[in-house]
Amino acid sequence: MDINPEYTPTLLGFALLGLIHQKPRSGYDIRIEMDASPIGHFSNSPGSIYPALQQLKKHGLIDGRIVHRTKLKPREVFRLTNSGANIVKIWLTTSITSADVKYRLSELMLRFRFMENLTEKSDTIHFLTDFTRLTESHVKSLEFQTEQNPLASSYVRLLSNRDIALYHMHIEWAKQARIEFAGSST
Amino acid sequence: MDINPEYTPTLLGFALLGLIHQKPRSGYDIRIEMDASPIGHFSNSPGSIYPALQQLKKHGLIDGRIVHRTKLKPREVFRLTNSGANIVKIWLTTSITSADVKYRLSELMLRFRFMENLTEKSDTIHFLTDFTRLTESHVKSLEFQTEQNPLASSYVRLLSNRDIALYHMHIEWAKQARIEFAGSST
DNA sequence: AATTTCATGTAACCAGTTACATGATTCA
DNA sequence: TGAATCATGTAACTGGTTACATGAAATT
Repeated sequence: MDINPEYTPTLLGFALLGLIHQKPRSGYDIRIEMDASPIGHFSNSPGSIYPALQQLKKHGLIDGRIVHRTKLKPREVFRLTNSGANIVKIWLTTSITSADVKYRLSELMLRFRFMENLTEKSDTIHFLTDFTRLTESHVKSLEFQTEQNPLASSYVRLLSNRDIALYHMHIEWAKQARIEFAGSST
Repeated sequence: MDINPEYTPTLLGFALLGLIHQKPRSGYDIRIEMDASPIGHFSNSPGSIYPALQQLKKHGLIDGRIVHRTKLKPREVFRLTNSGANIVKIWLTTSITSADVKYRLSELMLRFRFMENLTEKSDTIHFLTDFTRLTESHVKSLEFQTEQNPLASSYVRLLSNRDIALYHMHIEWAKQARIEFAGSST
């Protein structure tokens, strides 16, 4: 059982917690789901999913109940425990940092995906607001660096342009998303 | 020595080969360089760089000569072997695939960075042309999927928008880059 | 004398993947 | 009967990181 409050799941672990948060699922359900709409760049192979689920179970973040349906092999359907639900909520609502924007964009997008299941929509708006602010500040520092030292190689300069364009795109995206959320009710 | 023609370096390995291709470097030089301008998301820690260099050396892609400078600890400066230079050239000039565009964008950007050191500039133009074509085709299939099934959740739809915008940005970037290369001489 | 810089390396670990293995049930 | 589907799992490996360790020379 080992309900260790120190344990932090991996990114794949969080993805699985997020899916189980949406609704209880078996490993097989998750594989099917990830096959239909891939999550990040994670593999949906059994060797990937089942050990990760065992890990989460071992640390008491999910528990499984064996379901013997009329036919077929029994399935183990997982749902979040209290501490699992807690850790997901913390993951989704923790303030984002400039390091997240710089190095962990894909994790931020994963978080966004599962914020759907939070009760407070204001959390999403907060996330988008912070994300916009931090990304704007980051892109400014990139542009400053670029104009500061006139880079020797055109290849490096072009890659730097691409990086800057990437973040500009995310700023536009987040602004648009925030407008949609601010506009809608609920 | 083990000059195994079957061996394919890892992505970090290719990054190191690319740097050494630019000019002979020691592990320490590489760490300093990666500290100044990070490559991908690779760590510049010694435990990251030195074992990777040993691996490349073991497979005969680089060789090191110990340089005793006037003072300080002797350095091992690496340069590409013939087979190392070969493998870099193949890596940089191999036709890109739709899977590269879909799953390995960061590798493509890494390749682009080191194409600077290829003698033929037409290789770069070829790369950019292919990249544009494949990305356009990919983004079209994404857009088709999106309009095909009207996605339930606004969160998933927004993430899908972000994905599409990401690829559009790359198309614009590549077009602009190609114009610059086509316009310049040499 | 003490700290910083140059320079290289090892050991332990972690996340994740591939390939393999199992077995029951349903469908052709 | 044989193939496809449902369903779960293990073993071995790979790539990469962190943390630790070493040591000499240069600088303060």
